[in-house]
Amino acid sequence: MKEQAKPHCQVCPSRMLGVFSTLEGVALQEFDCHKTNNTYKRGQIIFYEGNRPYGLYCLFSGRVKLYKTGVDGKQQIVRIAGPGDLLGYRSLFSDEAYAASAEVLEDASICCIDRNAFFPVLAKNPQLALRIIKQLSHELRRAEDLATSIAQKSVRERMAELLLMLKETYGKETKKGVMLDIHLSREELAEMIGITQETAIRLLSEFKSDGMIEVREREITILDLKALLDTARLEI
Amino acid sequence: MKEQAKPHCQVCPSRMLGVFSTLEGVALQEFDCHKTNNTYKRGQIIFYEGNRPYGLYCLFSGRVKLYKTGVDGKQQIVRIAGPGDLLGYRSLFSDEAYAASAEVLEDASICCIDRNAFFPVLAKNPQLALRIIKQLSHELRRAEDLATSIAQKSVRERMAELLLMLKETYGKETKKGVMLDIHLSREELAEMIGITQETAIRLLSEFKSDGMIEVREREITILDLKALLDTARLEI
DNA sequence: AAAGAGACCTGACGAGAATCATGGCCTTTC
DNA sequence: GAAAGGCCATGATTCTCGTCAGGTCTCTTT
Repeated sequence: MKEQAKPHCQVCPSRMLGVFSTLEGVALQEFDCHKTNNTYKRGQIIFYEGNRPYGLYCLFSGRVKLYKTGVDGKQQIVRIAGPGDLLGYRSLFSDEAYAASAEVLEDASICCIDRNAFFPVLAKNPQLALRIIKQLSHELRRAEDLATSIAQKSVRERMAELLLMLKETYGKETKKGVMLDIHLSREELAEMIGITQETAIRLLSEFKSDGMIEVREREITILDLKALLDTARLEI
Repeated sequence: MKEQAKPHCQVCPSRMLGVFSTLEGVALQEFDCHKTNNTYKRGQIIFYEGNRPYGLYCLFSGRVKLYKTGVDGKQQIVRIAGPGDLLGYRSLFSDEAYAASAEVLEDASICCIDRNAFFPVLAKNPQLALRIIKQLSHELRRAEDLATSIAQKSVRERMAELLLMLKETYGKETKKGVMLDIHLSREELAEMIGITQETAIRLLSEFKSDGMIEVREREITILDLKALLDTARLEI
């Protein structure tokens, strides 16, 4: 973690990607005056489950995984955040300890806005509140879908579903197919859908020999989208 | 479903239990003018997954389960709503189809506020928005906990956890122990934690012969709280 | 009274996925 | 340059839990 010159919210390109996109002048200056900015390297922890929030993290660049730790130390990834996303806002609202830990997946630059600066801005911007509500609704839906999926589907179906979900956010069209522009370890993939690392490896091998995907190191390319959709048994 | 005389929001005792507790005069009159009230019997469906929302359901009395249906028809209960709770607000905010179906567990009286009446009130009440945000944050946390629990814990642990969770909301102290004042079928219990009806029955029998609970029909009483906590391996 | 439906219960069986174990490869470290 | 550690891969083994099948009991219907 290294503190550095703060970028200005007013001209922040990442801001347009998140819930702060509609904010203007005064509010942004307020943020600028009460924030710090740090850079983090892969593997660094931003906060731990159980800690108390003292500010709002706003991701400028990089990627971060949020995960819960079970009783036996097993991790469950609940979300992957990218530029423009907020971290830890839920705990801030409900004034509870963090329900998940945040770890950097790809080197990141993150602002931390003081909680005392944030709430007044929220109170004066009904549009912002609505955007946050919308965002939360979306995440809630995703979380419930995940629970249902883990409860009802086989590991094979879940892995196919996961690749398709990653495609939505990180898919890049290439000549061969859609490349997933995010580099997760086999274990991290496993932790997103509640399976073991070994099973994840076996499934990727199966998918590969079935010709559905191509795997090079941690780069996965979807070759046969239709087959993958069938495997996932997604109803859309 | 039977339409009847509308109760007034102003004097609604259930209102104080939910997110509308801080609303006053004008807003409540606005709701009164643009709502309908219906009574439903156990088993009736209020809305189906996939339907489009045209209003906001506000539970006056009774209980409702919200569930998702998997590809093979298996149900996953994601929430149980009681007096003061809102139904279908997430879909309203994100302007999507309902992500779950709502079915009445115990005879209910439910108001439906027109969506066009609701949004202006929300825009004028930052406090209301904050309450909704808080509520959503709480539900999101619950959903992620559920996913983690299903992914990592054994069926036995999950069942113990479920009983403890039901205790939080529906527990009533009695001479013997804490009685769960909600009557769910074995199948419904199973659907809350992603197990089969048979397994749920077996687990309840086990818990009973272990002396942790007493079961009479659908009424469950927790006799040995400590043992149940151990079984759930909850870290609190 | 018979018949049917629905909730609850129990036993046998087996598939699916976790667990355990081992080895290879690559990078880092001293 | 050897040792150590992390990630990936694969085989062997174990065991949890779902599936199937049958049975009782109660309540409703005819």
